[in-house]
Amino acid sequence: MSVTPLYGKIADDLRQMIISGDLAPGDRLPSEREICERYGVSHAVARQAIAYIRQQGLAVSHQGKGSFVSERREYFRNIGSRYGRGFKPNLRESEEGGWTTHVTSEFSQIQATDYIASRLDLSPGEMVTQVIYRWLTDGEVTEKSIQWEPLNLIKGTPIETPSSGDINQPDVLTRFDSIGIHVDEVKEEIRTRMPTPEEMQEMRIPVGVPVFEIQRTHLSFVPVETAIIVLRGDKWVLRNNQVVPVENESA
Amino acid sequence: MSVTPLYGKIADDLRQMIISGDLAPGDRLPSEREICERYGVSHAVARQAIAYIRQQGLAVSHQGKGSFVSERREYFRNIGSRYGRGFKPNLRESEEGGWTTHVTSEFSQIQATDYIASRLDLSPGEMVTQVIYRWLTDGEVTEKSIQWEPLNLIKGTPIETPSSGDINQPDVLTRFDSIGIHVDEVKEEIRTRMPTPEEMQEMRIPVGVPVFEIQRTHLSFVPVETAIIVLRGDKWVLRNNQVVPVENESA
DNA sequence: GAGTGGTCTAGACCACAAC
DNA sequence: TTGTGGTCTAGACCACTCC
Repeated sequence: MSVTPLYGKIADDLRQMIISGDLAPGDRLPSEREICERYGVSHAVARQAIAYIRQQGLAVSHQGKGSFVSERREYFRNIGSRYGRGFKPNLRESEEGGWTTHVTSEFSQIQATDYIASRLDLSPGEMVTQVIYRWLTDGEVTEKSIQWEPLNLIKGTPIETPSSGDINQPDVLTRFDSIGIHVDEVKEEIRTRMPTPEEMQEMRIPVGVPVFEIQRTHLSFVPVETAIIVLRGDKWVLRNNQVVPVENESA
Repeated sequence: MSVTPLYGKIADDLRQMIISGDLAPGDRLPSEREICERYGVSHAVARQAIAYIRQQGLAVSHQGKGSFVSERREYFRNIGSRYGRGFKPNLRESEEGGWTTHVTSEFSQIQATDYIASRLDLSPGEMVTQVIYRWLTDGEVTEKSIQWEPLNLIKGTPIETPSSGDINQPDVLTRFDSIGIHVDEVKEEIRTRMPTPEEMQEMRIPVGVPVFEIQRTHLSFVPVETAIIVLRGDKWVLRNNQVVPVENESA
């Protein structure tokens, strides 16, 4: 054993094949047995080399079939101009990007947990509406979000229940406008992390693929809506385009 | 072997200890030998269980010491209002967040690669300035960026070389203002991915921690600056706060 | 020296996919 | 049936940390 382990050298070879383009996205990597023979190593070492590559997000493995170079689809999601009135959340981006979106939703009314209460500036136990959305992009679940709104704000109004499964559903601002509540601020925090085992299963996320987690709150002086949005990191690109105000004269 | 593998059950136990808070960030996990005895499994299985936990970003391992529950520092970085004149890139956020920043830079002039050329709308081979920044936050490298600018725009001007290592260096807009070029647009694409082995080494990123990759371009009708910014995902939170314009009357 | 994680061997057998 | 990845055993030895 030298400074770099055996599996590291093998992994570097594989990595080089991928980076250089000798192996294109979708191509099959050498099988574990092939690696055993070619390098004269045990099964465990061959597996470890591939595991290392997989962990870097460069490959995925399928039992009975083989390991394959990762493919990365990119859907664009606007951050800057996303929250305006009349903006249909995912439809507009889909139109310009040429992909299809479907959505499913589950609606319920629950008591606010400590976490939800702190996000919405309520007391724990107060009632909130909860909607779980799953967004399918080109047939795959690439986004899951959970949304909460204080029930006392919207109870008995037309927006108490969401327009389920409708890709044309209006944005949050317009929904609240319709009951006389005018959102004046949107706050977002964007994190990245590895998916939980549950998320990996639910969204069929392979090993080595992180997710975006966006925590968003709409406020009309006080919070009126908050959501946690989880996006597959190998599918989505967040785009932030801004026009810079001119200072004095021309540009 | 049943539906869930042995290492999965062990990993679930460990995970539960972490999630529940029985093991706090920084606490030591049971050693591999302890797990072998406690569950009556081989060394490899105990290792696999911990590797699984590590891959989820929940733990880190140190040779000779043990495995420990991950700690997650959070520094906030504004997206929305980041690019204005007079905004000192990291100083202001550092002031409000209570952390310290240092920066090192390497300056050079190189020929544009195909990639750089396409980003800056140049022909491959044209000269560009390249600056590599490394940002240290509370003493750790948490950000690395590479910046390119077309040399023909800035050659012979006071901004040809950057003000190295100065945390107070002005923002891009102000720099270009000073030579009569007025930036009118900023475009950003934000991705998340696993770090490369080189990045893991350079920024001491543990297994199971993804990075943000921000590709940014400043334009004054044509591109005048572009950069790739890599941020440790377990350290940084991107913040996007927006004031919503009122529609008709009050809110 | 004792305890920790890291690497590696040489097997065995299981689960799944394709032919 | 053959080939693929996935799980597991029972060892051995190396590299590092701490006492």
